[in-house]
Amino acid sequence: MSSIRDVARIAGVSISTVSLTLNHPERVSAETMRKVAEAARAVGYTANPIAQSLKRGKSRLIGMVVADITNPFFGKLLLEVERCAMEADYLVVVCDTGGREASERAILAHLSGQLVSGIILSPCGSYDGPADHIARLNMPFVLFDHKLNGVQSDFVGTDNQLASAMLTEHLIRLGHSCIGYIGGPPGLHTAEKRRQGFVDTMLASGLDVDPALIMDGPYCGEHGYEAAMRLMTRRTGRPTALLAASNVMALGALQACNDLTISCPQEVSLAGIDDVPWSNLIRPRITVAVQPIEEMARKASQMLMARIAAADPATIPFRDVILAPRLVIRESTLVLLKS
Amino acid sequence: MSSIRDVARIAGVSISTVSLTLNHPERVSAETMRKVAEAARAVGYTANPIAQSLKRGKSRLIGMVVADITNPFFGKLLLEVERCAMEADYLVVVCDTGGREASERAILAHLSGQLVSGIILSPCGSYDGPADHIARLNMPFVLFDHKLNGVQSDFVGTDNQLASAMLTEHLIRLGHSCIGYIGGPPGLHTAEKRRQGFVDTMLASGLDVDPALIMDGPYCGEHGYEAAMRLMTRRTGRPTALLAASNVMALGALQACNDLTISCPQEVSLAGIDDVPWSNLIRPRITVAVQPIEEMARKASQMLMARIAAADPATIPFRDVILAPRLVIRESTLVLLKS
DNA sequence: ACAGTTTATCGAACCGTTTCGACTGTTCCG
DNA sequence: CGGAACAGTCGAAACGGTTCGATAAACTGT
Repeated sequence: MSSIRDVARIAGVSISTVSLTLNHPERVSAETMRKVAEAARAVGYTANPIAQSLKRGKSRLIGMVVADITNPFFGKLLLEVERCAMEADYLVVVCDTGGREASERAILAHLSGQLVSGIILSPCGSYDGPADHIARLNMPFVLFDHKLNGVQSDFVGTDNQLASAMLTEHLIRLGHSCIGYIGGPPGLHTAEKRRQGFVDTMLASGLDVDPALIMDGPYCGEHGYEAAMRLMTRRTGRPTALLAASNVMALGALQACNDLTISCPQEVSLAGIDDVPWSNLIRPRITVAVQPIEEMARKASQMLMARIAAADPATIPFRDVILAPRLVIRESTLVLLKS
Repeated sequence: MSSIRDVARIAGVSISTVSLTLNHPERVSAETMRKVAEAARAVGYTANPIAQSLKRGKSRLIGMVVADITNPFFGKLLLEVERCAMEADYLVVVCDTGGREASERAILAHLSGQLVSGIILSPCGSYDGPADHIARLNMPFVLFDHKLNGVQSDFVGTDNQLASAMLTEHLIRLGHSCIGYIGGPPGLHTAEKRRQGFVDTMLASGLDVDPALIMDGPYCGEHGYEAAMRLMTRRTGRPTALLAASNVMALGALQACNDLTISCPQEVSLAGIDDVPWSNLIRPRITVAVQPIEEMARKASQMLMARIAAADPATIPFRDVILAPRLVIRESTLVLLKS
């Protein structure tokens, strides 16, 4: 690889002039400009980003830390973040915590080891839990999807409460009053908000909420399956509708219904939060509240980039960007048939 | 951040001794060892990876370049590669080419500029096409999934020909003789092999292959949909079975059948290469040849790491690792009913 | 014509490491 | 007992850039 020295030699100017030409073109004469440009082209010069990083104290890398990269939600996030980063000449380092807080700690330590200049983080710890390792992350970062209580930061997420409220309202208007709720892990920001949206909407409609019909657990297909199994095998008060707080849990629930030969939507309506890929191929197609993931990703990237670019990142006030989900009604929800 | 200077000062030794202690402990005395370790702990020293990269000419980063990261096949690849990398204290930079060769070029240039020490690349160019930008990549890399003709390198992939041969054999044994083949882009390594597996198996069974029943095109759901539409709306010689060369094309084909209210598997059998996530929730569940993605990922990582670690990477002979797919028979394929 | 200002360029220091060759002081062996 | 071999440590030169302060030349206005 050719270095700035080669360019300087060929152009017949000093090294500093070459650097000046490349970084502050307005401060050199037209003649020098031309000579340097020509020499650079002649030797095929491109500045070494590592050397620049060393001098400037930060790299052109941003980190993205998520709980499960095989989840298409995060897949799309990555796709869009990477596109934005690429445009700004950044590269994206992806790390998967597997939802384990210990991994998260290790990974963040690793990333902040001077390597990346900013991080998009979808944390796996609970809303109120200790988050010291995040709070004292000494670099720009934006929290994604899950907000954290004790952490001052930018945040991009969906209006989770609205998402479940929309779906609950939809089910209620179809005549359902006995609705089973398959929720996420207690303590997690999104899980709490989603449960709250469900409960509030039920109460606001004058329906009461049976705690036995609320099944919290991890955001995974197995939990969805198990929770639906428990709910749909109740002797008395079997729900006529199920609301799952995540896409994979909804799929798990559907599988449970299939295995019990309880037909959806005839015998039970099913709705979930967040879409699944090829959702139009899974029968019945599931009614969902979809998160505007592309827009969320773009927002998060922009906010991170802005903070990175800022002379003094600390001066930018922290912002919460909460985007509204979209209700997509499909065949898995049906008017309750009087029996 | 504390630098090596601080450690040297506190430990009362020279900078070079500190560096020596950290990188070649066997070459310093026990006493020095102790002093340096203590000083390092006292100031919380960790070596600056950027400076190391600059000096060593390579970083502790590996690149992974794929055509579509939202494809769960690559999602799983990433997950496993990242795990292997993390173990060896490497970080993974992920780039998505979107299947565009121009992007691929730009990204590879970008990555080698950032001094990644190695790349796992699933190229999007055709098997025989020009691949100069890859061939002259001046660093360890392993090709994944798609082999390239003019490029000397390690390669990890599935036995694509076997995959389609297995499925074709399965369909033939069920009594099908008129099979529509939905293939990938001509020229692409995997697409060619898969088509060949189909054609060879047909011929070997004494069946003839009607070129009109072979539909090549991009590896995407839309192509699967369109190809199935064309095949299933034929006036004469409508296929009794469809074989799709990729998971998303199989889903597209299924959707087409659904839209035509041609029931699968009663009226047409369907099989595809590579599994889809939550495959047990899509009805009918599709018969597939699954690629052992975790094992492929692990192999690729190991080979890359070995080459990176080698004193002289060029001396390691290039290897092709071809893993066998597994046939998973589900409900989408059925014995041909005589009409 | 001269001090004062502006403009264009340069040398040198620096970012935080690694590494090579040189310099000590011991130990070994004939 | 003297020189060779060796272990342990160090200074200095890289790696490839950026940037500050100095310098010289070219302009201002009076």
